[in-house]
Parts: sequence; C-alpha cells; structure tokens
Amino acid sequence: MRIVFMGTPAFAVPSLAALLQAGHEVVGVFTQPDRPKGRGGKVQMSPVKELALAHNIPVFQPLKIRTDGLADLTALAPDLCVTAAFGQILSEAVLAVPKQGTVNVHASLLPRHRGPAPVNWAILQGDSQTGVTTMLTDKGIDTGDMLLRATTPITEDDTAETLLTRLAQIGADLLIETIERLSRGDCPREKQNEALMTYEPKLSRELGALDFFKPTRESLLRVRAVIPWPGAYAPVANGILKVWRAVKAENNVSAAPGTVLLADPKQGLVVATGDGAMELVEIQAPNAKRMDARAYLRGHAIDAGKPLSEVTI
RNA sequence: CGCGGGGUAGAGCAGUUUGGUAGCUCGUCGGGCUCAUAACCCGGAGGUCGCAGGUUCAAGUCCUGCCCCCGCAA
Repeated sequence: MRIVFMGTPAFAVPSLAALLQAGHEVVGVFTQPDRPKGRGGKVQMSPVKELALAHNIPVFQPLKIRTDGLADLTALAPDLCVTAAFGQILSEAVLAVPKQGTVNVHASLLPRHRGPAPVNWAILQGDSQTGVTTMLTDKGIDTGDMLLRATTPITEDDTAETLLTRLAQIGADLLIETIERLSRGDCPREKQNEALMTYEPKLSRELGALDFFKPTRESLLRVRAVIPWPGAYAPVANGILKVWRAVKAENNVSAAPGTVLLADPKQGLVVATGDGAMELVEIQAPNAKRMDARAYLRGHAIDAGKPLSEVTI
C-alpha cells in the first residue's frame, strides 16, 4: 500500500517512524517549508523532514498543499494519506487523491479539543485524562469520523511537554493498529457527537499570563499547560518573570493576591493568590535562563511584602 | 550577517567603569548551644576568575583572537 505521510513537528515523528518500522511503503512526505528558527535566525528543517531524509524518502514542502502541492501529491498516487500535526488544512481536492482516504492522528479524545493545541487545552481545563484519536479526515477541522482511540491519565506532574511526548508515542502505536484494522476491514468507525464538541484556538502569548487573583489551582494548571511555549509569566518591575514550575503553598497571612509572601533561599518564593498562595519553584528572570527559584534567591535578594509586579528581579 | 545577556569555589551571584595579592548568600566538613529547628554561635576545606596570546612592575579587571551557554524575536 502506497502511503503518503504529512506532518511537521516532533509529535509527528513517532508516527512516521512507526510506519517505517512496520514496513509500510511510505512513498512521500509532506511537511511545512523550512523556516528561520532559533537564535541567529537560522533556517531549520522540521523534525519530520529530518527523519524522512534519513530514510531517503522524497520530501515535499509546498507553501499550500491545496494549490502548489496538489500535482506532486497526485503524482505519488497514494492509496492512503496519513496526517499528524501537519499544520495545513487539506482541501477536498487533496482529500480526493488517496484511494482509501486520509487518516489523521489527533492528540485528544474527540470530539473534545478539536483544533491545533488539544494537549495544552486539556491540561488548562483540568481534564483528568486525555488521549489520541485516529480519524478519517474530512473537509472540516478535526470533524471526521473517529476510528480508534487510546487514553492516558493526566497526572499532577504532567506538563504539555511531557504529555505531548507520551501522546506522540501512543498515537504512533494507535496509527499502526488503525491501518492494520482498516486493511482487514474490521476497524470501527463512529461519527462525532457534535453536541459534545469543543474547539480551541492555537496558543497565543497571552495564554501564558498568570492572574494571581484567580484560585491557585487555575494558575498551577496554566503553568503546566503552556510549557514549553509560551510559558507562564507574570509582570515584574524590570520585565517579565517566567514561571516554569509552581506548587500550592500555605498562606496564613492576609495579603492581596500577587503579594510576595516569602522570598529567601530556604523558604522559597511564595506569592499570594486569590484563595491562598503558590510557590514559584522554577523561574526565569528577564534575559536569564530558567533556574530553581531558591538557587536564584541566593544570588538575588528580593524583598517580601511587596507586590510581585513591583519587585525588580 | 535579526536584537541582546553571560562564562569568578558544589549552586546562585557581586567585583571589571577608576588594574594592585578574590568577596557575598547557600551548600559542605568539624565543633558548640538547644527539648527542638529551614534556628543560632565558632572554626575549616574548596577557585588555573571559559581558552589562547598581548600590554604592564602588577590583569578577574585593559587589548586581540577563539570556544561554549543563554534570553528575545520569528
């Protein structure tokens, strides 16, 4: 069976690797064009492209597959297309190319969390579990019929980063099983219940903003949900303080949310919240690298009692 | 050639402008005090100041080259 794979970031890599591992015939890979990235603005290949090149698979990087990629896709004459975080919306013309359709690997339990950032939103909304759904892509965004699904619990230690890594592997395994069952003709297929559907947009920088007036729990979820990008942050006198890890803390004092309650190497950096307090465990000062807050406090004195927004970090 | 910050003891930092025998907080080791302690007191160990070269009586500090790390922006 001739398979064309479409994917871009690290999440898609295990799926492509699994296809190759399972001996499937991957005749071409579509991925987003190389773009300037990182320090120095160097142009970098997508993780999927690197893997494809390592296996000498033809790589296609149309700006828009629906227009300037259609001819290449048609020429590959795929029986099946597989997508995983490709980053481009497939038009009906594109979907019409593969004889047996297009299977998508989506990192949520559909119909919950349709959209480009399902893992982050699952954490942010406090879901106790999430998973991966394989589905038949149709013209809508994540609206196609569901095939198989696998779940995984969201633990207190999970961040969007750890969860995404785990889901990528789960998705890869599920993809292989899905293709096997499709080819055997015994794969279940179920329409999505539109009434239970949720759709969330891609992440924006603003989603990282912490609001200390909200309950501790919400802030802790946010910290975990926006790793590694955009990262949770709070304003300070000299810029922005990023928060990479935080935990609930005790607060017996009556202080306005946002007030620095404690700030020393032994007790840590504790800030008052809407319903208690939270300790900022791993932080990142403006222009600095991320580090343990207690380590940071050994070299930088911070006055407790003032609002965090007025403190110079 | 996108903008910028930095490499000083195990950790985090100061000191570099105005060259002159390396300092702070924490940790660590030993001792003491205490019912007790993330407490306190006393004492000690631990550093080729990223690498190489240069200027100088003298360089962490000035000059030149190189290596490495990181932030922002995308």
